[in-house]
Amino acid sequence: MTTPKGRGGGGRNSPAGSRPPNRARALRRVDLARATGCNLETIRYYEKIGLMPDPPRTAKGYRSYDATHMARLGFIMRARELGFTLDEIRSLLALVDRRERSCAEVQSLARDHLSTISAKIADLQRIHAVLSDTVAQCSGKDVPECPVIDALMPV
Amino acid sequence: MTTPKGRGGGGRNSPAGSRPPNRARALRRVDLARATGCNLETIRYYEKIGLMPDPPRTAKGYRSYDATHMARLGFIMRARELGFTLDEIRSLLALVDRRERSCAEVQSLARDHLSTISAKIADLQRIHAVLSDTVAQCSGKDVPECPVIDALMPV
DNA sequence: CTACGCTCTGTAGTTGATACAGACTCAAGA
DNA sequence: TCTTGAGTCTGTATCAACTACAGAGCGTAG
Repeated sequence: MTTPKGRGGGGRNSPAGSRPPNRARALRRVDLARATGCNLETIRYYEKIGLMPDPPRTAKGYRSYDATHMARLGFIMRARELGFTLDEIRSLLALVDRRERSCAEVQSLARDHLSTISAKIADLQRIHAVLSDTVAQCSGKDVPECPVIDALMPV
Repeated sequence: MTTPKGRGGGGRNSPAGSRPPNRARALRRVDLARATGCNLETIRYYEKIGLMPDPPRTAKGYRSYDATHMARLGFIMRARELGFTLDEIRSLLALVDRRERSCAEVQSLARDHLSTISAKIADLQRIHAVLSDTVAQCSGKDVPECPVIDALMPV
């Protein structure tokens, strides 16, 4: 006998945030989504592309998650926030999974990513400079001659 | 009678860059691509989505471009280099097409784009700061404890 | 005449999701 | 007990902005 109302396959779930004092209970997909802030469909997507493992299923085929899934999804989401691509995250997770996450390898991946970010920043700054210089030449009036268009239009 | 060997539907085209002194001759798709640096297939794509007009065709159905197409494609490519989305470019081109390209409207579009760029830069700078702080804590040695992984892994 | 380079079309793949259709399941309330 | 509503399942389509490919046809230099 388990706790009387822990959770089921679905059912009206109480007002919001009133999850019972579940200790390591199985989580539905929506629970995992809410706990992590991840979109519901994205979880399925991450499973499809192998970033998240295929979770165990209930008798009726419902996915059943636990704390390890939550940790992994949390990891993925933080890495995404830092702009790592899914492929980069896949590499990071591989190191985690192999328990061989030597600081050296992780650092190397992170450094690569940092230089990608730096390059993007430099690119955007260049673009910003060019465009704002051009815009600065605009009269801003309702005239048909526009330096921005002229700058974009070749000859 | 036109120039003796201007160009045809196809044929071995001379060594490279030795285009004849064509005056406003029709351009093939590959000529337009080479002249603008645009990818061959991208031209077709821009036509499909209505950014470039459907060009006139030869008797056999080959696309036939002229200087106006080159100018328009050049415009699109410059705007892309400045990070405008195709939708933004569509708006800019609409102003050009209507000949109502009032400086005010163009300036407004450009300013919007500038603030999008600024926001992206700020975002990337924040990300860079967070990640480089974390990486700075790395020993860089071959040990299994990694501050980067720990920072990403929840609890 | 042949070989090669270009043309045409439609379609699929890329990245990172997100959304939808249509059928099903489950638990709580009346 | 039935209804209701929220959640589940699957596969597929959509977005940006391209890029690439297959398989057929065309045109000309050598």
